[in-house]
Amino acid sequence: MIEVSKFIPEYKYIPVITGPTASGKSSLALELCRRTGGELISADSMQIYKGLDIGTAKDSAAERAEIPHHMTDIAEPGTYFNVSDYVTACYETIGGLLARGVLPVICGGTGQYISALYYGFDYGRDASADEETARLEKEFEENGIDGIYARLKKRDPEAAAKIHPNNTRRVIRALAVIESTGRTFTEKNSESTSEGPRYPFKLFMIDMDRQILYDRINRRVDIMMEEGIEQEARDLYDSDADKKSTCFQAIGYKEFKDYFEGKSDIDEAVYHIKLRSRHYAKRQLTWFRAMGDDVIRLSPDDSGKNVQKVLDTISQ
RNA sequence: GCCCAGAUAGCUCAGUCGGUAGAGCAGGGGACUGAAAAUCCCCGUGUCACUGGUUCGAUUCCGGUUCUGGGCA
Repeated sequence: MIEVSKFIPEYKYIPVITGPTASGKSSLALELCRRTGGELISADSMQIYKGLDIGTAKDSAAERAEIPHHMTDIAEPGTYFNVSDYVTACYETIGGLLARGVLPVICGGTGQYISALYYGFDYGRDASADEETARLEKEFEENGIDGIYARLKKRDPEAAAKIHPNNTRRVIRALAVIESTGRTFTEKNSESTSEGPRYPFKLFMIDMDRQILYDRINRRVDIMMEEGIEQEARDLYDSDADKKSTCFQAIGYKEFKDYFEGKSDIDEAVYHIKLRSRHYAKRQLTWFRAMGDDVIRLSPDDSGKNVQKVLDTISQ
């Protein structure tokens, strides 16, 4: 564990601001940066990609000019950025900021990225298992999941018990790791936390009444429409980027596909963006709830109390 | 005004040859270690519009009422 106070004497922890989409993470994180002279590091799997601005609710140009933002716009649409890439680049960024005596303020809603940092998952160098994954995917398409799941059950019963056979993506991933590393998925996972977290993080989550959150989400999608999300989605749709790549999973883009292809009208696209966003928010809440007492809850009120609470908590 | 079809879960509807009912969607809960804004799992009691009648028993059959579509005038 690298101590923050060695670089910045007044702070002991790196703050991580999270919460469901549209809960007001950004404005809190920006305010923290202003108060501490810190810089923002995004923990958002879609803000990673260039050109996805309105739909991923990136901070405005003015905000980005005022406070340096890291881990946004670092990958091209059409590429396959993943958690492992994220933590690697993120550690490098954090190290760079601390070396300059600047507090990193991490902000984002991608639970997987946040857990990876917080628990210090070490993804290693040699377990991407890409070839094995591709091979298993082909096998799955041709013969279904049964054979693959049976092999997983045999080689790593513990992992098989935890992964539902219908969750073919995770079944394939687990077996691919086993077949390419020779170790079980369970072993590899437990080894991945052997060194513990790289930095001391404190997690803060903005929580609010579900109905209010959903209203905020619906309203925000309407605003995105006014800001031109449709054109942004069209540009992405018309680009020659690999349509199977990660950024095409982003909410606010894929929902336009049927409309662009004349199969549905725009109201339906908007309805689905709102719906999918609400579902996503719910999953985020489940994720952070599962992190239990590690997460410090903040109310949505913004009279400056949250900023103070975060500062008090991360200070020596 | 007349004729026809409906009225069942928040919504769209299925069903009960008479024994108080179930799908999809919405909604809720959960999982998550290299796609994660992804992927996956679990959760269904509601005056079966109202009101009489027949019946041991009606949401179901019959009559009436109200409402909603559609058609004819």
